Amino acid sequence: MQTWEKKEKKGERRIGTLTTKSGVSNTPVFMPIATKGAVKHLLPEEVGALGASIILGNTYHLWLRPGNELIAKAGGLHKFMDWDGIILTDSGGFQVFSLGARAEQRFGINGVKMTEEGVEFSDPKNGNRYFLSPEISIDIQLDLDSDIIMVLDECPPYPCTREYAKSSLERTTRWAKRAKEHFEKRVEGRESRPLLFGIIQGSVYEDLRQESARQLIEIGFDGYAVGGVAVGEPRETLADVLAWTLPSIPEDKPRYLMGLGRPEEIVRAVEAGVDMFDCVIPTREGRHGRLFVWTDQSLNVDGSFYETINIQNEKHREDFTPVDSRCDCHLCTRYTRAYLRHLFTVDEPLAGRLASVHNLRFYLRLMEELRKSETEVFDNTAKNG
RNA sequence: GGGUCGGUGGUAGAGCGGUCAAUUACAACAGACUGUAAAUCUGUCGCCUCCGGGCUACGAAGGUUCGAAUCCUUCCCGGCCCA
Repeated sequence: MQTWEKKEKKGERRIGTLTTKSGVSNTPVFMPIATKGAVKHLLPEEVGALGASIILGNTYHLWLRPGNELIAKAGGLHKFMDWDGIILTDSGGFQVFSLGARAEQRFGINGVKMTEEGVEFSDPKNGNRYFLSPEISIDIQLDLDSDIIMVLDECPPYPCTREYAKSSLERTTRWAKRAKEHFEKRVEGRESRPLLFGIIQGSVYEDLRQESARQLIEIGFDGYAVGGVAVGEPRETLADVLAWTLPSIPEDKPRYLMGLGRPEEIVRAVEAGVDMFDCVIPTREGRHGRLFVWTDQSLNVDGSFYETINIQNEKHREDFTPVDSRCDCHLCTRYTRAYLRHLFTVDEPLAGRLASVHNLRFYLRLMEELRKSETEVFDNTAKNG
């Protein structure tokens, strides 16, 4: 089944459409994150108005609270949270990594127990033990009525040895196979079915990345994600990992770079042929007072087309200009830096909300630019070097 | 006028003979954040510094002591009570 359709190709950059049961999205696309069923601080209709077509939910978090059965009873996540666009759900694989690492850092023990069958977690909130397997993850995501389902994977930390990366990727493949089989059984006979994506692992090892991609493509998925990136490895390796993995992915399947990234990383990845992105940066950093601002530079891979400001810095105290005069968002068209700084200073919730609106608009507009066929991306690093 | 309690760094408020440039919180200033346990976390926060340390500091001035934010005396200021 063709899930991605080409409109245009510029070098490796792909401009096209992704078709799901809940609608069609233009790509390259940035997907705002709604881990627990809400893009923090924002109404779904606002997220849509900012230009988002797909949002992310998280299997693990929604499973624990409020529970997949409750969401199924509510009529699915779209209806429950009032989002009629596309929903991609992450499998919970990343939580194996992030919660495990956090538990280890805090309590000196890894609160995550992994076996061939699946993975045992502790709920960080109350200590309850849960067991997640590739099959259970699929079942939960089907209950959520997700449009794009991710297989349960293991996201190895960085650094990790070749041996560990190899056995981890092989387990991810075995899990992916089980997930696929279970998924096919579950959706058999349905007239509209969600898409199922596999996740390529292999850490920073070229042959392992290629092997992972090959194995997953052999199983056959509706789309392919590159996972285990931006977990601590040097930033320069991103280009390598993409170069190792993307070429073997069939042209008519979408490619999703999980969890990234900074604007220049997204530009670089789009130039390498990635179609889908998600990242907490715009919303989280917005809530923390960091705002993205366009410069007069055209899009490039070194990041000089934008800068960031910390709105809480004293220099903005009496700055009555907009955060970004080039931006068309609600914050920039109606408020000043001084006002936003004030809101942050006095802990008004509106501060995080306006900052989230602005940063998401920045990211979504970046994608709009990258989708325009006339947009040129300059490589200033090559020019300077 | 008498009695009594108290005056500590931007604020609140610990400390009551040495380990005190002074706990802590807030404020202030800066930084981090990449498939969100994150409206979170970290650092700085008297002055100077060759980052070893040096200097000035707990209302003021004297004093006791090897040593005082801590004890004594006087003064100044504030709260409360009595006249």
